[in-house]
Amino acid sequence: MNEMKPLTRIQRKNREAILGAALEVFSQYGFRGSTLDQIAQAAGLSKPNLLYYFPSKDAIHAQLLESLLKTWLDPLYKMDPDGEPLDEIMGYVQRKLEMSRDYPRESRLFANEILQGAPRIHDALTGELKTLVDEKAAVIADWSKAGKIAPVDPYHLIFSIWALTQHYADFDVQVRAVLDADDPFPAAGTYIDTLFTRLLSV
Amino acid sequence: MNEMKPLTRIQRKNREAILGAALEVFSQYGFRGSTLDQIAQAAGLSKPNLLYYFPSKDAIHAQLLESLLKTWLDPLYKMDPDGEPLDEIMGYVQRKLEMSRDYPRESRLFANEILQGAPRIHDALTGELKTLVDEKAAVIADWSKAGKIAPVDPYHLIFSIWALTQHYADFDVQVRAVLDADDPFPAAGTYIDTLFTRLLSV
DNA sequence: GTCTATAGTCTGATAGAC
DNA sequence: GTCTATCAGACTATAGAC
Repeated sequence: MNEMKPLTRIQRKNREAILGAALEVFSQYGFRGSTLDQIAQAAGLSKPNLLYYFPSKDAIHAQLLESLLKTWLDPLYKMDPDGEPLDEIMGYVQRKLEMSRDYPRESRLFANEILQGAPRIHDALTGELKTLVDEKAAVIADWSKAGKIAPVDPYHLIFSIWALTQHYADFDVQVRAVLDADDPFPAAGTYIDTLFTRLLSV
Repeated sequence: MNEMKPLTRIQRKNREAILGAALEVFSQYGFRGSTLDQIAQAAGLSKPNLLYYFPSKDAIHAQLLESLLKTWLDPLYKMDPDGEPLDEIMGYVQRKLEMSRDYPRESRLFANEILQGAPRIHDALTGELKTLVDEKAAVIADWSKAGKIAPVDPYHLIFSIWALTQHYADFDVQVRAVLDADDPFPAAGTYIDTLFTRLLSV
């Protein structure tokens, strides 16, 4: 069972085209608001051909979310309990902002899923995500108690890092409408850096 | 033309029921992902009866967005250029957080619209919103130059206030999944207050 | 004003030729 | 593997009885 037949070159290429197109569409309109027609057109395939590579609309979406989760947790996972506290937190902030800059569609896919009540990833939120956050929050709390960083609620610190960095991906349209500048990220990076440095410096 | 006939009591009641139900549904699934069936059921009306009160699905959504915009800009509008700078900014932060707590569905409706590329409110973003933000950013820049608050990028300060406060409405499901506490807002208020006080104090 | 019935379109998924 | 043709159900909106 689960024979793991290797995919041919063309199979891999088409699967990737489909997933890329699906990411584009799902991240904008959410699961219910997206159609196979949109995805097929974006992928340059016919609708039945799409369903040759994936059994259903659900399966495509599930595949995207599954691949996303690892990438999503990685920046926090990399925060080293044995590193220099302020550097570790600021490094996390920077990695997270880079993700918003380089993978905005993934951020919006996630945002859409949460907005809709997280029906497909609620278990991952209370499971893997909560476990990781609890672990890292404990580390941050220790740093606080040891006087390495200012006293701070570690959970809300993490939430604020998520909120600030993801905002530049999820609300990109609004940010650009207000700024009418081309790339908001350089200035955003400087601002966010100052914000957290001031908050955490002892 | 535009006779402005006063609505009967029952008309007003039904229109309100429809708009409330539509807010509930649209804020979760976005425009495309929502159906008149869902809205009609939530409002306790039949689908054709819904379309007796509003000409189309589009019209209901447009009405919601229009009512929202005033409410949405009001907290920033109230920031007084002649007040005490730090108090004015912290007051804005608090009003915005109260909006996330008291009107989370409105926040999610807005988030959904932005995520989808703001097709129906892009003009408002580059128009009314940008105008207001430009005006208030200039005020904040003056406060900075006068040494009343620390030097800060006024635009990204405003973005960060939006991001932080709206996060507790838009990502409510995730916040509660991680915290397993009942009401995140008291602690969030304390944290956010500290964050901006530290950033802006001279 | 509210209902049932239904028109006309879209959507997810399948059948079967090539 | 990819296509055309198509089905069954869901969708927005309208017609018309009451």
